[in-house]
Amino acid sequence: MMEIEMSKMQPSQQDMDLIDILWRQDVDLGAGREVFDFSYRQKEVELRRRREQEEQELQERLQEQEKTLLAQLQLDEETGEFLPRSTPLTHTPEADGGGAGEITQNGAFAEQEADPMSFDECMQLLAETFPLTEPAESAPPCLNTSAPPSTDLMMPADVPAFTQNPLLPGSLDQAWMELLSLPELQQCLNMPMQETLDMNAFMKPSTEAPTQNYSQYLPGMDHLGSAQTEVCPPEFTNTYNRSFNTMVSPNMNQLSLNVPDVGAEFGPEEFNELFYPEMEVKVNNPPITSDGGNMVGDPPVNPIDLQSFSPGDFSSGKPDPIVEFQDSDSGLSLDASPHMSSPGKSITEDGSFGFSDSDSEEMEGSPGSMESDYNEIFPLVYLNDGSQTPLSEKSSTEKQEMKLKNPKMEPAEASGHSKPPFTKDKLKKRSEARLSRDEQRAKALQIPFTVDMIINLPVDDFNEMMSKHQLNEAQLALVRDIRRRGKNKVAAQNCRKRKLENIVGLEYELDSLKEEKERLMKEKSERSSNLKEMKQQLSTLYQEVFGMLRDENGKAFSPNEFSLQHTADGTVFLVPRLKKTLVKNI
DNA sequence: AATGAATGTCATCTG
DNA sequence: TACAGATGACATTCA
Repeated sequence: MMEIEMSKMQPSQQDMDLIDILWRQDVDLGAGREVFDFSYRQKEVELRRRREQEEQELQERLQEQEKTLLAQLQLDEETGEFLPRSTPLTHTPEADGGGAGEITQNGAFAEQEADPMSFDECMQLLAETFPLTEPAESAPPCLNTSAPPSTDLMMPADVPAFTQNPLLPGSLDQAWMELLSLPELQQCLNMPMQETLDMNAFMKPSTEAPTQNYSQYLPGMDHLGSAQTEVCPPEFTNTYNRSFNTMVSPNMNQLSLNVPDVGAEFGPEEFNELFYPEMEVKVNNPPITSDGGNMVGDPPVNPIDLQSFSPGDFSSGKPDPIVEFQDSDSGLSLDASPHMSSPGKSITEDGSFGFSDSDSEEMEGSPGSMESDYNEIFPLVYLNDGSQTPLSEKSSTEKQEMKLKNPKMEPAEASGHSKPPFTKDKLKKRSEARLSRDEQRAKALQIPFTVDMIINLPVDDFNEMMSKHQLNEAQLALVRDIRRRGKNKVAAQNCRKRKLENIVGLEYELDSLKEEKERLMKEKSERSSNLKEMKQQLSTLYQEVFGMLRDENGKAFSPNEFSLQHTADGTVFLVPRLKKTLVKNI
């Protein structure tokens, strides 16, 4: 490039030939000649700046309009409609502030985002710095969707606020790696990307993009759409879909990056996506869950979940338990996997929501662990969920506030671990969460009893308790499973305890028997030696007695011809051996 | 990465 | 026959 520009200053035929050769090489690589046209680039940069300024002004106006609308409207919890507000909006500042905070998840940047003007300043700063690196990346011929997400492109060196962010470009790849290392996320990323890709590609060129994008910075009013007073489900879902799409695939950022007109496309959302893809993963998910404790943690929010969170759900005064279950249980929505991710399918389309053992286990496996992960990531969500407040009793405002507040807790926790996500603490927390897996299930289905009650109550009390509450089929099945599992868990523990006790008892018995055996062997040996000694004494006595005996001639008896025998009464006889045999023979 | 202990869960048996 | 408990077998988690 430098060579080319030098050539422009002193163009000679040779230089022009060289330029031509180089240009042809670049054309082969996909670059157009205008890339190297300095004046062309200058014009383009100026045009882009003007466009960006116009965009900023438009966005400011839209923001003002939305703020005004939000101040005037109030979401009807039952109908999901936005009605004129009778009382002043009290949570708006918090919601707005929380929205900014949740998106940024970074102290330094949060402050900037909290102030719209700061954001504009950022945009301005970006607009000023962007051209420095933009030509090679943004020029039309360079459109390359296969290129890896380049964060350096979006990180001018003169933006200290960004470079100081530990989550940003310097460690962005690392953060992505850590994110992708999550088995749950990996599983979730298995969902077909084509749909989201298509959807995103379709929505990107939309002229409404700026307004939709901007709504992301105003979570409290993102459901308002752009400047309309009525709820606009498509926009609502699109907003989340877009966030989700970008969060799922970093390459999506690249798609939008390489759009020829960077100035027009580089809206706030792109800005956000580029700098905080990871954060959106964590930020955008919790709001999607109607029951924070369970859905929380599931990075992959498939379109169904998004659809289920559309204003249509708000309009239902009595939440369908089925929907509630689907919505509240991360396991199901996650296990729904690819085929369920089609936005065209309704939540209950498969029709099988029964909470049988197998179902509960299916939704268990990985999703269970996801719940645990979510509990780790958003402890407050779990705590809030732990209140067991029925979903229907929670106003959408509360939910939205939960959306806003819960993600905010994440940075605090993340700040403690510069290199999460898998640490010993997490594993420990996970193990703790695993202990109450059934509790999580119970909360997911809004079971109005504690697991302890379900498990430990006597049969009569249990039946009485069950009869006092109207539970749907899924809830009943879950309660039965929880009781069965709980009982069996205790039984298994007792069984193992007994088995160990038996083993210990048998080992003790074995030791006793060994000792007795030793004692008996010792006794046997002693008696054997005693017997031997007695035999020896008997033999000595025999010889002594036999040697004292004399016949009539005073002659000693031959031991070969006679032997001594005694009877029971102690009488001793001298018996001739031959005679003896003869006598016996006789 | 391999391995064993601890634990949870299910299927089946038993009283 | 229904049911709770006991237990073997397998899976999962964790150190």
